Amino acid sequence: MTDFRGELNSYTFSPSGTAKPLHAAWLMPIISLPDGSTRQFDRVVTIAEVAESIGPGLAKASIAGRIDDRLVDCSAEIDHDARLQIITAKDDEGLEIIRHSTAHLLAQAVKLLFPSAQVTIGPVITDGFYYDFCFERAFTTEDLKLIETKMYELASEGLAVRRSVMPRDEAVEYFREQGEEYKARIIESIPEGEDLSLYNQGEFTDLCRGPHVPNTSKLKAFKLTKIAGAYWRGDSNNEMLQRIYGTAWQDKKALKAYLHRIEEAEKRDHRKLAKKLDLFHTQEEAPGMVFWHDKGWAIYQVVEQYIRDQLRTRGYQEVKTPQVVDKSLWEKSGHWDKFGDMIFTTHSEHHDYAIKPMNCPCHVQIYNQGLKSYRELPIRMAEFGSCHRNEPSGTLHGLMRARNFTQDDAHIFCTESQIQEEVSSFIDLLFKVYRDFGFEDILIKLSTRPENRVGDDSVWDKAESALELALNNKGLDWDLQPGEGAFYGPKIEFSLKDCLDRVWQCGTIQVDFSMPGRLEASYIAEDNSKQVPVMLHRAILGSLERFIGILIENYAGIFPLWLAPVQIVICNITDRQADYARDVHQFFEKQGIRAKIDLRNEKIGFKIREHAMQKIPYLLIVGDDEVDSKSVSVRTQKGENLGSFSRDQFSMLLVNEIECRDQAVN
RNA sequence: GCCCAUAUAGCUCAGUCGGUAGAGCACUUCCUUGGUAAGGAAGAGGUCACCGGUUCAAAUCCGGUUAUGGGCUCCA
Repeated sequence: MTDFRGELNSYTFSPSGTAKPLHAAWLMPIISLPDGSTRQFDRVVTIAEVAESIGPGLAKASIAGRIDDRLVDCSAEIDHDARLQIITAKDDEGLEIIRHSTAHLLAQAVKLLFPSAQVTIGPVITDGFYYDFCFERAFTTEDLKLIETKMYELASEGLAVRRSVMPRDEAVEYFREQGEEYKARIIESIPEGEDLSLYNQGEFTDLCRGPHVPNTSKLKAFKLTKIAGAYWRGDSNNEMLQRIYGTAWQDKKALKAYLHRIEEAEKRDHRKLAKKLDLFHTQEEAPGMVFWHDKGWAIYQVVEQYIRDQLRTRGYQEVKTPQVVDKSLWEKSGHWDKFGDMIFTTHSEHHDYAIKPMNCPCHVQIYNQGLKSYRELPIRMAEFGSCHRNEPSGTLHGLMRARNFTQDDAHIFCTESQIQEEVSSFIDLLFKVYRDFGFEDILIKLSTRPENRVGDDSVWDKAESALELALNNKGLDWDLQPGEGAFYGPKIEFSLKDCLDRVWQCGTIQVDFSMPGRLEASYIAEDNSKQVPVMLHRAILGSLERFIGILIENYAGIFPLWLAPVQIVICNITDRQADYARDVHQFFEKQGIRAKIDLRNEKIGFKIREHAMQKIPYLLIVGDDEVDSKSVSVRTQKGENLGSFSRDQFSMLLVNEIECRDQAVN
């Protein structure tokens, strides 16, 4: 918020210049400022003039204004009693406007350098903006540098940014004459008869709702970051445009800080850390599939066992189903129709098989063995189910999007009346698990009925409200995604962010009215009638691969003790302590600690450096002193020297620290 | 799948104008037995992703393929 210290008096202000008197004195607008003070003028004034009346510093800093609840340009006139806030670069809205105006600056520079390029849209995004262009050849990184230089040139020229209004049809004509076919098409999609605002700076005019900075000199710190393809109107049937991304900030210092933050974040990339820490690799012969190395697999197993422990005490049964299942089952479930081209297949004798892309139909097969009574419901059937999906090549992304992944999958067969309770306890479990793994920032979305769907609306009503109620009862923040549900039922999605704040869906719970019926699942109800159960698909982690990917980035490879693939390394100082070191190593291995031993003929400083870089939580150093006193000297990953402990003492400390997480489990 | 970029030793990366390859770390051997983030010496290691083309000559130029990275679209 802009600070108006010491400007508390109300008074009438009449600046010299182009006065535009009001028709009647009693119409002189009273302007209330955020600090509670008011000002009154004897004519219609612009926001810039109000800012000037408050002080030259504010006038210089002003980017835009907010009249009542409407964001407007500095040139906007105030012709009624209004609340006014002057927006500067320090306000969030100010920064957004700077980014939006920088997008226009980008378009202006591109048009100057490449007149045949057509402009389309250029919105603000997190930390910056982009602008989509249609151009006959691909922009290069050299072009990007040229464009950026031109942008700084235009900014330093201090071009006034002027708003004007034009009727819709005239605007279509105007842009068509300029050869801006895309702009004309955008305007054509706006309802007829509306007036549109245009913004002009120098030779460049763009259609835009605004507001914008008053002058290009306000744009001081920006950088073009990357070029990418993007479909016109986000539709893959349309032609591909070229999108230029950029970042913009209030000053050079903030820009530099941002670039540094990104650089640091990139170091946490799970694919980079996997190489450094020897966790897993992928190779050309198996794109989208993971070769887990022993350290990565150790993490995987801890995560899997942790989930297994959680489910065991919550009424789940764990099962295992086949990897290769006859195609007919997938046709029956409806998946073949919808996802056939993404299913790996194989053939043997007279069978066409699918490598299973999901576990649900298999779980229904287990459910279908034997008659089920309503008394048995809910049945919660869990599997660490390895699935294969032939994901499009361009979508693969390390562990985050793989072609072979393992779901911590479970299906809850229940009655309609049990949905809400099951959803509620699932959400509790999910939050408990995410907290144990150190996640706080969890995005929740509720996706409701799509146009194409199965099931009566009354059933959808019930299912959607069950999900919504479960979320609201816990006071959770969530976003509604109308129409985004699956054809078989509504769902809740839980997403986490990676090191670059990209969002990945992890947990989910989905109501399914379709599959149990399709696959002939039933139970005998209280009145002895045969009923079809509701099926809840649910996963906490989603895919173990994806979750571990995010886990690696979230911890930057520095795992808490319970997750660390190697928990301690025992290092001797000279050969004399080799036998004792082996004793110590065996001792801790027997305690169930993931321990390694380093007996190499290297200086202790060298060993410490290596294991510190490998993010080992504790290094146990043994020299002659420790041999004599039957102890170990302990150093933490952060470099803190904890001093000497007996083996038993330190073992207890380790077990306590590991159990610290386990206690939270129950 | 689409757009753009990239692919050189186990890893991280140099390689100018086209003249068949370099560094650091890691590895092997030797010396060193050193108390909390790199001790020293020597050696070995590459069909420059793959296939084809241009050229007297290709890591380098051109075309294709594959994979990876960044986006877009998609994601049961």
